[in-house]
Amino acid sequence: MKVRTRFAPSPTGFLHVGGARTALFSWAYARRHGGSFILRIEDTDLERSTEVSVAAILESMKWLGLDWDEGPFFQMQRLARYRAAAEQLIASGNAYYCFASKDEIETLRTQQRQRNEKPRYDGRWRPERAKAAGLVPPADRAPVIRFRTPEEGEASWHDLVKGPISFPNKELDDLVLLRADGVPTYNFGVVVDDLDMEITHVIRGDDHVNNTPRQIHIFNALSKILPSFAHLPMILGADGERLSKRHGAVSVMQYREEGFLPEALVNTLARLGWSHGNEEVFSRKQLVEWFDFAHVSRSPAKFDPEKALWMNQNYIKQADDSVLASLLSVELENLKIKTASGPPLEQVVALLKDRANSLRHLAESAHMFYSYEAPPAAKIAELVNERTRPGLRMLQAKLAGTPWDRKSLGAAVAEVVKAAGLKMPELAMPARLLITGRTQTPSLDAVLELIGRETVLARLARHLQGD
RNA sequence: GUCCCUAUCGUCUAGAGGCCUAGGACAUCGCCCUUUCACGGCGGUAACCGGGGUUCGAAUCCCCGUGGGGACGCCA
Repeated sequence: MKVRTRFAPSPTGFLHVGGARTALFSWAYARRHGGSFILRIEDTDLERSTEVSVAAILESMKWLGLDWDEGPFFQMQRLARYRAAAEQLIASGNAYYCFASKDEIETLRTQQRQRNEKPRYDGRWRPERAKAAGLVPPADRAPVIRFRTPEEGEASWHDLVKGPISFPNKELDDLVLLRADGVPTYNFGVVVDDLDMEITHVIRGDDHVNNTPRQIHIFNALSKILPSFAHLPMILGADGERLSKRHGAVSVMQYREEGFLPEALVNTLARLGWSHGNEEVFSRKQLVEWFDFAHVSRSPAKFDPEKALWMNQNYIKQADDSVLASLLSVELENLKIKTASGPPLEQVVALLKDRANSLRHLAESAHMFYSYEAPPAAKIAELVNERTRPGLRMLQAKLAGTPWDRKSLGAAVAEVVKAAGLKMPELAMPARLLITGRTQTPSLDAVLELIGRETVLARLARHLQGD
């Protein structure tokens, strides 16, 4: 049987890392088994669904490299199908019309809570009960369709990550399948769609474990086919709470904005709740080769932004200079830094990529090669003093005639240090400051080489002029 | 409150009854490299939630506690 998995987000916000991880595993499983990965948008929440969210989700998935084979399908375009399925269930005696008002149900639930009972609909409109109780359908109220959940026995399945799970049916109630306006509820839409789209493996967050027994009953009433289920543990914030906005970056797009490489985020997410021995850094391709449910952990994991950053640094370090350069040029544009007159971006990247954990970070470091921000006077006063100034002057003079390559520049600096009777940092630090505007840069000779003679001398002159 | 799931260093995890003196990674600390910052190298601190079983033997299996997460909507 060909594997078919799906990712079925509701477009009520951006794709966050938890959803992305679910999508990633579902995608990886399909790819691992040469199957199909289907994208379905569950937009039945009319209040909260937005097109902006749909666009954001699609864009996030593309950025992460999670390509889908079918879809996106939209549930709101399949209303007739849900109505037909609901009617089929009524015909087979598995569903019925319920005329209870929302207020009525709310009152019932409140009472149940007060009695410390699990709040549940009591099935009062099940045809035989309604008849026995003499209930008459009110003419002014359109009914919803409810599922007739078995009251005895239990629903169980073998979860691909959690193992055997079973629920007593008496914990369940008769859930709404179709609202009065014909829009299906989540549990119904999912089942009809998973059936129609021939999904073989339902892979989703384990917040849906409790929905699974209800869905199994609907599957059974609608068809003889039941997919396999795999429930992935949740991703939590550092404080152990469910990941949310207040935990900082949670949306996939935010990671892109902060200068993450998609490969790095994918790797980080893959490693959260799944493992392959001691492997930490691996490609999407390797994930696809290795992915299995046996190594998905069963308990929730806390997301560690520090480790994500480390991973990103790793990928930046390994990235091709030209690839990085084109990514960086976008970043620099955003910072309004023009690179036309400076050194080739590729060379700048080669020099700096070892020390950046994000593209944004890299852009900030690259800054000094394309524009100059004069350092604060106090800082200059601290480093350029009676002791170092003569050395700086000597350096200035020396550089005017030094061949402009890193090796010669290194030698020139060393000579000046010796001739001026200074220690290396005593010359290199103030020189850095005057030439780049900062004290933390790569090796001075390499920086000089890239900045170029003309600019270097101009910047030195600017500070060593008047005194 | 009820139900479901779950439990190894601060964090992510390896671990399928003897290979465990519990391994790796991030973070952290120390040392080395060094022209500052990084990178890199070497090393250290640090965990099997508690209690009962089962077994010759348990981090691994079972039970009970406890902790954590989830669910209990005409949200998904």
